[in-house]
Order: sequence, then structure tokens, then C-alpha cells
Amino acid sequence: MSELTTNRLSVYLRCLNALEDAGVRTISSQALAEQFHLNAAQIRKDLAYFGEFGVRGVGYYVRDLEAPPAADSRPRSQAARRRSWAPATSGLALADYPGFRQEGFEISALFDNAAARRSASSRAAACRSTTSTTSKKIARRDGISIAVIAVPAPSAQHVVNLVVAAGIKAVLNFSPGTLQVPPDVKLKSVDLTVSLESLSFFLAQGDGEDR
Amino acid sequence: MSELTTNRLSVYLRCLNALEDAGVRTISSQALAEQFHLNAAQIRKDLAYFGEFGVRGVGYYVRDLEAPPAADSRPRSQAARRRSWAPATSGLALADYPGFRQEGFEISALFDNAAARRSASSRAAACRSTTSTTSKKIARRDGISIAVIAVPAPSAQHVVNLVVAAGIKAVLNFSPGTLQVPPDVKLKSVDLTVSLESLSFFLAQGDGEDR
DNA sequence: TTTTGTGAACTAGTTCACAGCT
DNA sequence: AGCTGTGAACTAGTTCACAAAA
Repeated sequence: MSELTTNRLSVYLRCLNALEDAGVRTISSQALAEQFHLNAAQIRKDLAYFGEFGVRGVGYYVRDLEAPPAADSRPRSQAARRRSWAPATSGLALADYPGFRQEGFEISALFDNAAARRSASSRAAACRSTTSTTSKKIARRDGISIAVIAVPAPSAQHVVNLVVAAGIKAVLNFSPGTLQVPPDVKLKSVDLTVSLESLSFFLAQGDGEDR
Repeated sequence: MSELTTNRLSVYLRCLNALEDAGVRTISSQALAEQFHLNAAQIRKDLAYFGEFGVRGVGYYVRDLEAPPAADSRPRSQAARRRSWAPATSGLALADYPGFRQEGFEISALFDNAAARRSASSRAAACRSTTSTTSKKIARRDGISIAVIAVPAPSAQHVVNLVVAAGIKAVLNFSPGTLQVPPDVKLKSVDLTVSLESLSFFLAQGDGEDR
């Protein structure tokens, strides 16, 4: 199952949860496709990874997501498991992003080497300095399994080395530039600058076109 | 030229700028490929969009990026143009992300409806309340062309409508959920929750595997 | 009849492999 | 020799189109 597929599934599942809260009982692949500007066949193929849990002529029963028939990879058990992984973040800016907690991720530790930023308050967690001994201890104690890196580029590699040494196997990185990790560690980088540049590029093309 | 390609180019160009500052004169596609864990042919194909500015037997002259031979789409002119688009952001958390300013993007206006957050300080800009009249005026005056949305999901669509009404044609969205924009507006969404879930998913698979 | 599930067709993206410069 | 630029081969991802189920 490709990463593109799992990303889309995350989006569908969140939407389906919202629909259930709104009292909607069934939804068709066509309706979902319009919502997400995707092809209906794409949605059906994606959802089919969970087994055949659509109903022909009707659509998908929204509540099947909560107690689905299939075995191991069913969405709810995924969601339940996910809740048990608390991420740790370095860098203050992202700690209070409301989406994390809403979706069941809780920031359970926070590290930053700049004392000035450390003293600034965060609703999520107290902020500690990054030293290998303390971070390792905290990662163990709190069952942290994902690290979120949000420090300036020059110190990012150092911080990654630290969390890897603490036994973390998954890293979400917001700092620009390349990071090296061992092959058993999953690194996912989100480069905000690249996102902005991609929009700039779109604007540049649009301005240049004759219409 | 696909968006995947432009995104990779952003990354290469930043790296090449860093290399120039470090005094490196030439670099081969092979060396870049190792840096970014990509295929060398991929890098060559990507850079070839700027015309043939590699040198066979040598590699790429790093400074050719600063004053390249080709016409309109040369990297530097792109970069120069990009600097003239100041983004506006809504939601405090991201305004002080250091990467934006470093790469020539300057947050020039900041809106948030929660008075509590508005009174909290930001290095980037004073924070104003979101009302259609003020935002339109400010967007015009400061030549803002990109909006960054970082407000909770329920108010996101409202804020997008506002910036679209103010004439913004490119939106970078960090709020979860779907947003509707008119076809002439480019919307790019970065869903941090999906990124985290994708890592969770990786961990779930890794734990389940027998080795 | 409506809508799923899915093989087949198609499209986009990547890698190979080698001719052609320097 | 070394390394780019690129057509050809390959791989991944998407959409079509239709049989089968409710």
C-alpha cells in the first residue's frame, strides 16, 4: 500500500468521523470524490484496502468505520493504536498546533536549546534543554515514538542524531535542508519554504500567460 | 513541468546556493543524488528544464545559477521575483517560523480573531483582527500575493473566502479538512496530522513484521 | 436502478543505458 | 576518462468501463 494511499485514507477517515458526528449514515464514493476533488474510482480503490465494506447500490455505511468487519488493518484499530504514540517535539512553534491534540496525538515532551524560547510558555508541555541523557530518559519514560523536529537548519542534524540515539524510529522534520538517518528510522520532511515557492512558481506562470 | 519537479528544484537551488557560499565551484549530478537520496538521472532531467547548463565531463558550475545563460525561466530570476511576493498569514503559530524570512519570504501582515492570541507578541508583524474591509486594504497596500492559513478548521473556510475576496490568488493552508476555492486560485494544503499519521502507520507496520 | 469492486487502459513519473561533449 | 542530456524501458498511479451485488 503506497504512502499516497495511506495519506488519502487519513483524510477520508477524518471526514467520515465528522460525517458520523453529523448523523450521516451512508455516503457514496461519488459524494466523497466531489468533496476531495478526486476521482470516484480512486476513492473506491483506496477504501477497498480495508476489504469490501461498501454496499452496492447504497454506498459506505459511515459507522462501519467504528466497528468494521475486516481483520488487522481496519481503520479503527489503526486509530486506536495511533493514540498510544505520543510524539515529542523540539522547537516551540509547533507544540501548540491545535490539530495534533484534536486527532489524538499528544505532545508529551518539548526540547529547545534557546533559553529565551524555553522560558516562553506552551500549553502543551514544559520545555527542556536538549541533552542526550535527559532526552533518552524522557523518551523511555513517556513511551514517545515520534519526534517532531522544528529547529533551525544548522542544529537539525544534531537534534536528529539525539532522538535517534534515544531510540525513536519515526521523525517528522520541519527544518529545511537534508538530514541523514539510519535505514531503520523513517524520516518525513515537510519543507514549508518549498510549499511557498511552489505557490510563487504558480503565480509567476499565471502572470506570464496571455489571457 | 510538474509540481514534483518544481518542488525538487527548490530544494536543489537552495543547496546550490549553500554550496556556492561554501566556495564549491562545481558539483556532479551523482553527488547531488547522494545528498538527496535520488537517482542521478532524475537530477539531470530536472536541471535540464533550465536549458543545458551542465558541462559534460565536469558537472554543474554552481555559480551558473546566479547568472545563467538561458532566458525567462532561469533560477535566479525566479528567485528574484519570488522575493517580491510577501505572504500574509492568519494564525500566530507559523508567523515566526525562521525558514520563511531566510528564504526571502517576509510575513507582512498577520490576522487572528482570537483577541488573546492577537495580544501575544510576534517578531514578524503586528496582529490584526480579520475583517473583510481591513484585510482587503492591507493586501492592496503591501502587495501581498500569498496567504497562509493557520487557523482552526471550523473558521478556515471563512478566512479563505476573505482572502480570496481581497484578491489573493495563492493560498497555503495548514488547517485540516477540505477548503473550496474558485478555479483561478491555487490552494496548497499541508496537513500536519496526515504527516503524523503516515509515520504512525509506518510504525504499526514495522512492529507487526516478523524479524 | 444505484453504486460498488476491479481488470484493463491509460497517464505520469522514474530509471536505464548510451550517444555525444569536454 | 568523466559526466551530461535524453530517448527508450520500466514502474507507479489514476481513470475508465463494466460485471456483479443489493
